[in-house]
Amino acid sequence: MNDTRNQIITLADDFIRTRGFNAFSYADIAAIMDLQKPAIHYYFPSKADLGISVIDKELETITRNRDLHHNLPGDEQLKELVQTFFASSRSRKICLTGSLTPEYTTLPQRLQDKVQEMCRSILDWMAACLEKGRAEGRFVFQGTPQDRALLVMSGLLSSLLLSRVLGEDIFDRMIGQLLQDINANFSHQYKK
Amino acid sequence: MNDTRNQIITLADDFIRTRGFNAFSYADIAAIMDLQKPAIHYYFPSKADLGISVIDKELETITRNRDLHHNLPGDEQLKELVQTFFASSRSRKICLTGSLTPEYTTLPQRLQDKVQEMCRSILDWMAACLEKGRAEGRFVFQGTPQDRALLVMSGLLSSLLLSRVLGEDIFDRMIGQLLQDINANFSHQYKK
DNA sequence: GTCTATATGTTGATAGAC
DNA sequence: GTCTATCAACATATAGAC
Repeated sequence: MNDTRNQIITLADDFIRTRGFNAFSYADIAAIMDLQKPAIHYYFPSKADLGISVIDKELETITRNRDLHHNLPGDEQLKELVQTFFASSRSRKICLTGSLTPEYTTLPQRLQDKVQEMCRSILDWMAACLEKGRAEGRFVFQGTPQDRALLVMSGLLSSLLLSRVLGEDIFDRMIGQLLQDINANFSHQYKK
Repeated sequence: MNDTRNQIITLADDFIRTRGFNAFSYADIAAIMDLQKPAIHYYFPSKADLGISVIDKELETITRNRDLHHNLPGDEQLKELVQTFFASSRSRKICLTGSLTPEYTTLPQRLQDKVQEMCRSILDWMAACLEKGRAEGRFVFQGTPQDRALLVMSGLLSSLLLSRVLGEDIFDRMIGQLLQDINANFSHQYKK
């Protein structure tokens, strides 16, 4: 149920990751779904509502994955996360953070708040993975897990941006180096 | 001379760094300069032309700075570069790469090509700084200078994106950690 | 070089019928 | 829920006068 609503969210998510929030329209979604624009407005009165729902879906995915993998070692949790970015790179999509933070100042306040919430949530998760993995002796790195999470997030985000411009091998080069920096031993096992 | 033309480029550069390429218009620039829109079209017939000129100006700046600092040690050259990003963070602007690569797929082909050229140029410079600095014993890092340059670029780019969303201290935390990772000793001397 | 006027298309959004 | 019809606002861009 709510199939139409979910399909709209899925398409919007896709557009945000390929074009950005300001570069797609209700008309784009309506055309693909063979609907008229007001049908989209019925589910999402304003574009901000649609953007918020896209992020809410992402937040649910993050929570689900955290719960699902919470008893795995830290490095295996991080590996799961790296795998989703690898898949993203393969389909030439960037992540929501890489797409929405550059446009941040142009977004409605409610959507800015959601973007902030999403950034915090992702960084929290990464920091938890890194802290657990270090305690388990599976990572070696300097500094706090929080600061290291910022650099891991940074590398994942940027690798998607740069691999679209400079070629797919950029992802392997960046993430390989990034993982080596924290002594992770799965540098060549994240492809699936 | 060409003062009007240069002022248009400067304003466009500013808009790209604060809002993104797709989120500003000829009307925005015309309003600030107290001109009408066709006056902007006189200098830049299409918006792609304007975007290309903004990047060309950036490429000139990069070349000038490379030439100006080419006999400095690698770490001091990198420090100059970090300083420009610090200033950018202070004024809540992102870098051209962080602004234009997310919108990459929506840009006209000519502008995409320019973005690619800019990315290569910046990465070349960073790799050269890192290689020189390592040879001089002022940096310590694993891997090729080219791969390390990707991570430095990544950190600088992302720190600007994230500090607008999560607060200014993000910049210090990320860049401090990033510089420590390569054993740079100017971690707390890039502010000016 | 800068203007007025205009073309042409798109945007996010609403009113109201079915 | 989905439609037709419509809106005001804005986009990039051009023609042609001064």
